[in-house]
Amino acid sequence: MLDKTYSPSEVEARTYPTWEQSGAFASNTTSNAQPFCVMMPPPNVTGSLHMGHALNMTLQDVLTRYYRRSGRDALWQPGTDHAGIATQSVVERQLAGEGKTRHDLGRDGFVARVWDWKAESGGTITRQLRRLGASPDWRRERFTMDEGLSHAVRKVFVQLFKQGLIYKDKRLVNWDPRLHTAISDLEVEQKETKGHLWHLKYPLADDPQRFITVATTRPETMLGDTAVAVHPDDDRYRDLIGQDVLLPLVDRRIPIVADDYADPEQGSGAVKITPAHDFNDFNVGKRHGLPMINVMDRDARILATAEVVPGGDGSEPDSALPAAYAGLDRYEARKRIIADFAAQDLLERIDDHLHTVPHGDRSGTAIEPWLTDQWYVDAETLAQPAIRAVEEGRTVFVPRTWENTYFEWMRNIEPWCISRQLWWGHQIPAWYGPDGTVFVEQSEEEAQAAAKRHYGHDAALTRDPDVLDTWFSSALWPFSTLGWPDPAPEVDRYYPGDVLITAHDIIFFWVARMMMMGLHFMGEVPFRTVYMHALVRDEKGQKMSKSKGNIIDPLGLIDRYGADALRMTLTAMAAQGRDIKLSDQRVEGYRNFATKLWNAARYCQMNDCRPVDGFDPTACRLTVNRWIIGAVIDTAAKVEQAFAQYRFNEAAGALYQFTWAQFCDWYLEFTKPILTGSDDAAAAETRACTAWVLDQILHQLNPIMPFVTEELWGAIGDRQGDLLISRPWPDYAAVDPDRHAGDEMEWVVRLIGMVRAVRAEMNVPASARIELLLRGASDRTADRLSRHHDLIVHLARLTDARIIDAPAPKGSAQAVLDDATLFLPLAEVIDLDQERERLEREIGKLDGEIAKIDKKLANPQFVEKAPEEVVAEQRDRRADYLSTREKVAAALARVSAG
RNA sequence: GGGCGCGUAGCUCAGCGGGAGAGCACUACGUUGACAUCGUAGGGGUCGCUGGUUCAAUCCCAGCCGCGCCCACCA
Repeated sequence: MLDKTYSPSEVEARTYPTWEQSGAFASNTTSNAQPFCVMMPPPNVTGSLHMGHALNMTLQDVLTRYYRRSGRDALWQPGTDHAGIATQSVVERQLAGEGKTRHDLGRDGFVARVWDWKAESGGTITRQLRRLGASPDWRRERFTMDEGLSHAVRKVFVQLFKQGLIYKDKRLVNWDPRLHTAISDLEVEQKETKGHLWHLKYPLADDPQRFITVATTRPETMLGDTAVAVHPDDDRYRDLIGQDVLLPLVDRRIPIVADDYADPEQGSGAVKITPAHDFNDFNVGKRHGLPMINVMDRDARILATAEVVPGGDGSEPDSALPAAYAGLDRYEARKRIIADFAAQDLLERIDDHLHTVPHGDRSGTAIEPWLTDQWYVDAETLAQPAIRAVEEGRTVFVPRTWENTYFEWMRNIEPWCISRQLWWGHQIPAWYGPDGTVFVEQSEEEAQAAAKRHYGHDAALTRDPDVLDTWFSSALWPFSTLGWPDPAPEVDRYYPGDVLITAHDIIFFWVARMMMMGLHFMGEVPFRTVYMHALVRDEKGQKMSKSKGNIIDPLGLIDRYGADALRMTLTAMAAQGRDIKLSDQRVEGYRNFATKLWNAARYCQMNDCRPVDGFDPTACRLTVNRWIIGAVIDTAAKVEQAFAQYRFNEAAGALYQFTWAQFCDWYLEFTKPILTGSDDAAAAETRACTAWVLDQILHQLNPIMPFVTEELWGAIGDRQGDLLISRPWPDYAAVDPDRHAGDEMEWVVRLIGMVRAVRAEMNVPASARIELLLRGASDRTADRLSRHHDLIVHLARLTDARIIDAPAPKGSAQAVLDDATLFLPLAEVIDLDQERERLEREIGKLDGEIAKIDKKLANPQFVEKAPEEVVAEQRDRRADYLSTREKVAAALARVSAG
């Protein structure tokens, strides 16, 4: 016998290993079944499960379990990501705690230390995924720094390099002065910052009494100015174009150039140009052949001697910088430089200024546009086929609107900076000869061979110290995990995948790049569908973050309410197009649902409703059974369609509604009198049917709530060692829902509802048994009443329910149901005024409905133009309302007469 | 500046051309042998505003107001 309540933790701990050991999660390369492949977005190997993962993984698991049971050879490919910056930062923080830096350990020592950390904490997230009930093919688990995947990374890098799609370039990058690495545009966050606009006066070189004023938010970069730009049509400055100013503090002559970039509306209309420290200025500098003067080191401190790149005309400014600022942090230097301008009376004024400042998303530090050599991917070239693939519908986004976001970014894509000045990651397979010649090969041996061919003799090579952006290896995930570039049957079988399930915040980081790499290397899109789910927020709609302290821990929810409750909550809330605001209360509600299901099963067990082998739903005779069987089939259709359309919330809603509001609230109550009644055949049929329906609920709910359904399925019947997880998805094709049974039971529901409502309104105690009389009933109604007499009496708490011809006793409460008028004789308790009021309210409602329909029908345009069936439907409804109204009015007349 | 999305019951949200829905919260009653993590009944909404299309608009279109997110830029 089942316990009185469900204990999720005990069941979950016991069930998961059973599934895993049974091989239920395994894909099967040799199967004849049609494959179904989902690539798990690899979480950070040293990370832990947050709510976003919980949603993402739940949806993938639901689909995987559903398709696997529907006969597909499902591969849900799991794995973890090395997450370069994030993981390296964690270990560096640990070292800092020991008073060390990574440089104390050296590269090899540090990388070994990170591997240790991975070994120590690397299992956390996969353990947590198991607690959630995730069912990927763990045998195939991969890590982005596995040898196989690293091989794929090297192969891709070398090939792209040899195709000219990867190149090295000296240009401005987003430099993170704290992490000491370049980061990509996507890793930069714009933060609104209160700052100042400093108006600096630059004297003309040949007329020191005249000044040109420039406005800047970053005065410290003036040390690297190589021009002042004005708009060519700006009359204020037209005569100055071509002249020089003498840059204060450094006494450098720099030209005044005409460039459209200068906006006459902004500041003074003249703008300082610092090509080595500003992206816009960099472009201006290129256009005018200006030299570039880098004045900062990797910590964003001012250099003593600038790094100078000569201008297009070969001009090479003096690299010496004022000693006063050497070694100062950029903000300290700013203060000093402003002070020095002020001291020389060259500071015109200071305005308060609200502007956005780029920050590194990992370090939170203001990034510095910095001139360095980095590796780039020619993203524009790779993007073209990826754009076409979505245009042509070879990959479809769900919801579709995300395609706009994808196109927008892809059509304006910038070169992708892929080198990082880190140690943890895939080291770039590039070696340099003594003269700086680069050899890009998959191994050092190959590089040496290439060098020998190049130089004609062996040469000492040094490897490029940089590693690749983590997303470079993630981009290969859909095929590198399948064994590519080695020959592997999995590549042919599971690529392209069916659906990628992910959150919209990584369309650019990941989805777009998988599309580019997949198309380039595999010649085909990596997945047919991209389902973008919402972000999970807290109950106030705020993004969850550590600093806000509003993180809801999915493991905590699993501990308190069970994995199924959390899964059901997330599935039920995964409506397309809106973020999810999660609260404990929601999860509690679905925990209650699990309890409800548990108790329904317990009831079945107590009443000996056991699954009957070979039970044939079409052979059921009882209307109540035929009704619930039809409802099972309707529910399955809704669930199947919902999954096919990625409408997870609809699948969850249909199952919730059916289980609670149909099966528990009505069917189990309806059948109680049958089970205890004298008709043994009816009881036997009902027991079998009840067990069958419960079985169907367990089947259909299983992908969403796998633990409790597995447990109950095993407890309710003799399963001979089978597990529900591996049972085929039920097929109801042979069963036709009986619509008559549906209509009839719906009538019974309405009848009981009416009696209950009248009883409640008339304050009839639940313990009081009263009689129900029906007058004016048609044959069909009389028939229905007689067929369901017992359950009506039982559920409406009556002594009897019968048809009468004679007038009903005075002092009856009355109600109208279709053709019949219901009488509840309540002579003792009835309050005539209250009853009159109740009936008048009812008439008022009916009059309102009738008036609305009359208005429509009175409109000749409606009758003419609306489809016939709509007009007919309105006429039917009117007739029904009118007939009910007449009967209620008669009832009211009786009360008033009485 | 460009793009996307959202304003429906107190709260959180489904629905999206012809009868306003759910869960939670609230009110009243209730332990009738599955379930109080429950049952029964009930109250509560000019579906943001203004126009337009249509026989018909919560639903489609436009504008406006409010809110959120993304991208770009701001000397």
